[in-house]
Amino acid sequence: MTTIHLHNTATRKKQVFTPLDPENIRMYVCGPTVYDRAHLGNARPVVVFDVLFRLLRHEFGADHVTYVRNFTDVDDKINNTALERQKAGAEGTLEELIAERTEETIGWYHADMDALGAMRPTKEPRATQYIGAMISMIEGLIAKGHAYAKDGHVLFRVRSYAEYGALSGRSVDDMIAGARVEVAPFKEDPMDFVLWKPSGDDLPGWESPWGRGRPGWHIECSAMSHELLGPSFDIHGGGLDLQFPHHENEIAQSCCAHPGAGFASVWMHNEMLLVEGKKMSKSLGNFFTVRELLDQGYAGEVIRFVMLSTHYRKTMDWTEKKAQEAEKTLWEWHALAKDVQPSAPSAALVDALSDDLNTHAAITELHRQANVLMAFEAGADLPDSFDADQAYSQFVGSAQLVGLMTPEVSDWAENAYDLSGLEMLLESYRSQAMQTKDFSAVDRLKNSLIEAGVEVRMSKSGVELLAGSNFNPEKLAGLA
RNA sequence: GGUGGGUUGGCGGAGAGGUUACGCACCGGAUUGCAAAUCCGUGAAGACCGGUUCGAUUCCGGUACCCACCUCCA
Repeated sequence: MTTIHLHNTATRKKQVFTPLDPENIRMYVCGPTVYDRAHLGNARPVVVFDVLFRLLRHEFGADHVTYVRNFTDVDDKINNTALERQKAGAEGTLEELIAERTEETIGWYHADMDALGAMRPTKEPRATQYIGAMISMIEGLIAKGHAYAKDGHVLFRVRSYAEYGALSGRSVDDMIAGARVEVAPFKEDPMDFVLWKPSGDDLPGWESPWGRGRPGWHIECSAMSHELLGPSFDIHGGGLDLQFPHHENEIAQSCCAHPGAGFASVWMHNEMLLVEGKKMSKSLGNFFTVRELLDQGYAGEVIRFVMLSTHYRKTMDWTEKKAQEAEKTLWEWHALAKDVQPSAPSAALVDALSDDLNTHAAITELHRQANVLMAFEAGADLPDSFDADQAYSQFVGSAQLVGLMTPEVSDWAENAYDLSGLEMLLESYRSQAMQTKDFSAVDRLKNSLIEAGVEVRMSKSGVELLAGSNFNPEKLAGLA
């Protein structure tokens, strides 16, 4: 078995991954707040941890990995959307409108992430399904002196947890000195954060020992990870922006509620994303959702390829140029390995991923394999040991380990348009022209095909037509 | 102010203290009716200043610039 190394944010080191229980690897990744379409930045952790999920399944067996990714469906942004709809005259109670909004958003999320070839996690809990677990966790924290109730709020007492700040490398005093913390009258200390807050009649709420209210943002992940994975598990992931305060607060809550359990062994954070060198923002006009990209004609597989071409701990720049290069590469690979059944991935590819998810090295390895196949097709001299069938199937199997060239994402490139009629026509024109030396008809047809985005390959062995990535079937009308 | 990250050839983007990264683009050649595709090959790098070393783009220190987080955010 390959040794997997992962970079642990908590120790700032790359470490050998040793499962707590090889029979059941457990991973928790912070999922989306379901108030709107997922934007491109939301997609990065999905793709990153999907690759990790696939690697772990490959190494430990598909039935021995549990991947939990939550939906945050308690949130003021959702409430606001529902309130706006109600004001605009939408039918139904606020609770119903909220449920409607979260349902539709979850549906979008699934559709968009499916398009990127991301496997569904083993479990996708929703915060609203675990309110009871959150309440009992909060009660436990109060009982141990780690939290206190005041004015309908419950707050976590940051000073009661000596390790607070260890994950993000901050000290409580430094942060207070930064003076960018909200000082609320019900807080003992400015850094204390909300576990529970009161809800007015116009907001969703649940009955609790502290009155009708709703949970703070951080407690849900502590409660759900505990319910579904236990007090200690292997990997906790998310975007780097969650490192503080979200994950810091999760650690404080979970470790105080379950002392000695250890909580997550490895913390992994993906870096943020830029668009054409700039932070994605609505004001710059470079903000877009995954759906918008898909609708513009970028295949989900292309988006995935671009994501994988940068290591997850580096800032990724989404550019039009990269997307086009990715599309071209994938198009060639699909043409190369059409209808090939996958076999086991190459050791080099598994090694690349095992080195802290070096997806870029994995792509380099795929290029290497593709180049061998192209050389083979061109009739190059290859070692006697070369086994073509094996090479093709290993290529596809390798690509599939990173979620490329799977049946789920291959439609865009493999929806074959039947060009065989035109192929035969061009072939006959050409063989005539070989006799007459008049190539005008051949050139006319060839240029029309190129104009329509078809790649024309003519060689001694015959004519081959391949639809290119800019193929436009409408332009073929009348050619045959 | 605090914390963390980055700066590699035309572009993207890795690894490794000493031997070609890789992809795309470019250039030369083969091939082709002309092309395309393919094959062969050339060129091109490591922000700046010091230090360690026989040798550093790779380790250490400093400078400059860029970025992110510290507030909802993947």
